[in-house]
Amino acid sequence: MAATKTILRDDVRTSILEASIALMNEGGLGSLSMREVARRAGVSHQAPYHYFADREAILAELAGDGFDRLYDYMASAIGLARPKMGDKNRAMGEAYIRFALNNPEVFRLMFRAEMCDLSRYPEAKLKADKCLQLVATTLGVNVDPSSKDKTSPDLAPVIASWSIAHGLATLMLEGKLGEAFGETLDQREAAAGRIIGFYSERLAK
Amino acid sequence: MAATKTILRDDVRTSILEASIALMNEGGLGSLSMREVARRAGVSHQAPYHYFADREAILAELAGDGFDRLYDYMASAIGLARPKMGDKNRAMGEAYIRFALNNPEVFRLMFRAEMCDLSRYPEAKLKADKCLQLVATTLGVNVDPSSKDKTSPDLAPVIASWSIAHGLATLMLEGKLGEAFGETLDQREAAAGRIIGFYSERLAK
DNA sequence: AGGATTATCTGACAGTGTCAAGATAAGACG
DNA sequence: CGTCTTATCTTGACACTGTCAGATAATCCT
Repeated sequence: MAATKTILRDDVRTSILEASIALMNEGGLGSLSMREVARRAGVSHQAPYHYFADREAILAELAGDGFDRLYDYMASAIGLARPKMGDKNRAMGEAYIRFALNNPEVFRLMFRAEMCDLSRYPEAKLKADKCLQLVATTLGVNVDPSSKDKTSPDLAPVIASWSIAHGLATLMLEGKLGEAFGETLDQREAAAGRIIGFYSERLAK
Repeated sequence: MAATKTILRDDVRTSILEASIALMNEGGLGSLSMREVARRAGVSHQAPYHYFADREAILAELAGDGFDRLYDYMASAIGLARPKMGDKNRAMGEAYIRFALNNPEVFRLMFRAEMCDLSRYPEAKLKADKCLQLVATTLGVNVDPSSKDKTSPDLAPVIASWSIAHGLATLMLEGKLGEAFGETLDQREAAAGRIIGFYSERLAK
């Protein structure tokens, strides 16, 4: 019956995705190969092509999941923060960085154009846009993602906030700030929070 | 004689590097393969290994050159700016982004840990540190790169400034801000300048 | 039961990085 | 001059990759 078929189909598909996630987290995106994924999922090296057009399609799916999780990180942080805008801004930035530090490989994947061209994967793109929307509305700005003018004064604080969180996350992730920022994840998160706070204070005027 | 030998040696080495740069700029880092480099340089597929231990060693050399050029971009921008700290900060950030937009592939290379582990290539690392030094001293902070404490209040503005420039550069480069930021390089640079300016005003108190 | 569709596998091809070993040539030294 | 060493570069091989094509098996529908 249809139910059984769907379950089985999802079964293989799911194990392919799980194997992909495991590989990505173990050895980085470079060691996520179609053949190794198939090996781990216990299927032939060609089976994944029945569910994903190519390697990039798998990456797009993982990236989409990543944006969903990033959204949850930020939404829950905003919910917990005091309703003052400055506090929310800081909480959101900290959540962004916490996500990046705790999910380094998927974060890289999400923000590298050559890994997966999101314009070719509308579902993943929607999830990405949802994150931007959250940032914008939290900062009290209405943004139409299809708008042609992203340089209006209204948008400057949004882009600036996003940029500082993203830049800090990236620099920490790639080790450009040295280990001196802290050994443990907690220490590094706290240090990032201090930088974000420094900026948030000045943004709030 | 020794001179001739050196010249010849540099000749092949140089053509290997030139082929690498050309490939990187044409098809991105993904299409920079040892074999294609060798093909372009007109040597056997194994010749490059005489000058570079492996693919990463070539990338490290290119990254080092990139840091040198980034330094020049920033130093010249600072020199042209009015001596006010806010102006210098803004000019430096704009130069950082201009470099990224005009040299996207080498910029990616420079800031991706898995591309080349700079700690294994001290010459390239020195050049990278020199850039950080320039940022710090321009903002009036003395930084010892080997210092253990990068979270002192003094350093917060340096990290924040670097982060916003780096984040904005990265997001633009990877197309996360959409094409709406401008079609031409000039438009995009100008838009970036506005964001950096927005931040610099508030940083300057 | 039989045809059609879906799911999966086996095999091949061109490409990769890089190890191993051979070839060539040039310089040093007696 | 002859030999020895070393730098330079080549050829060949191996294991790996992504993915196209075709064969095969399983399942569904009538």
